[in-house]
Amino acid sequence: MTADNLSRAFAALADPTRRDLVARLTLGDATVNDLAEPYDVSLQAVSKHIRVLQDAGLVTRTRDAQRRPVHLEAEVLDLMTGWIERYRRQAEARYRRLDGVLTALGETENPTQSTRGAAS
Amino acid sequence: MTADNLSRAFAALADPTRRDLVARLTLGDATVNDLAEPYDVSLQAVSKHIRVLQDAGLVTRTRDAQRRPVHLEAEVLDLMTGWIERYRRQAEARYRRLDGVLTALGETENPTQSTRGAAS
DNA sequence: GGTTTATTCAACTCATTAGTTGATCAAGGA
DNA sequence: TCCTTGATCAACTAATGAGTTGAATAAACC
Repeated sequence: MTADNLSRAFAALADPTRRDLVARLTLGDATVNDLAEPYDVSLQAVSKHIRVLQDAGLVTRTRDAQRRPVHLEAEVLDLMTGWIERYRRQAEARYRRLDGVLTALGETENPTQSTRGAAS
Repeated sequence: MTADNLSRAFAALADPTRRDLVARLTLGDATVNDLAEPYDVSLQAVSKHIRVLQDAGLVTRTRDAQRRPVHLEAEVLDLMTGWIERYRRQAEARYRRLDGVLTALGETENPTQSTRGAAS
């Protein structure tokens, strides 16, 4: 466990099977057996996927007799969109400023970063 | 290249160094040398990180003499938030329905998925 | 108590990834 | 033309990840 929360969350959703598990869990809690059914891999493999999602904070487990239902936790999804949207907005704001500069002409607006590519 | 766009994008942002590169690129285009400067790894390592971002469609390269400025492409970020928000909303909608069911009592609302954990 | 069901653990393989160093290439500047 | 700069390629190592099978655990069920 060397990676931070955000890293684990992105890594977890980098796998199509795990994204599908998350998608299905939005429809309701489910057991490992339920979840494993549609896939062409072993139960153990799905169990490991769920463990990865759990370590990323994307799901939690409860207990119901010998079953351990998986429950989706949406907070980490918010954390991820939070990160992405922050820089998405920052990039957009910069494009707008750059537009202004190009309209007004001849001003360097960020001396610590190269703007050669964008300015050319 | 077996993974789809979304998988590559999530995998790309699973690395803290690459997230930092993306964050810095929101401030403007930059060369590999510029980008590599703050990190304690070789130039080649940063070059590889940029290649991963490029394969994920998160950045593009232009040409300026012997430099190859890196430019952030925000579209894939939108694709990612699109995926996350879709299921975020779906989960939220289900919670609201479930609230209604619990208030009204005694109805199974999704027979294909186990609801044991949530209903208990 | 013995069996079935649900799930995990352990040990292993195979592929991928992040990092390294050294060599190479491509474009300008002297 | 030669040298410098900017960046990539090639080959390698060490660590991680996804999958496998077989054994173990734990809670019902009979």
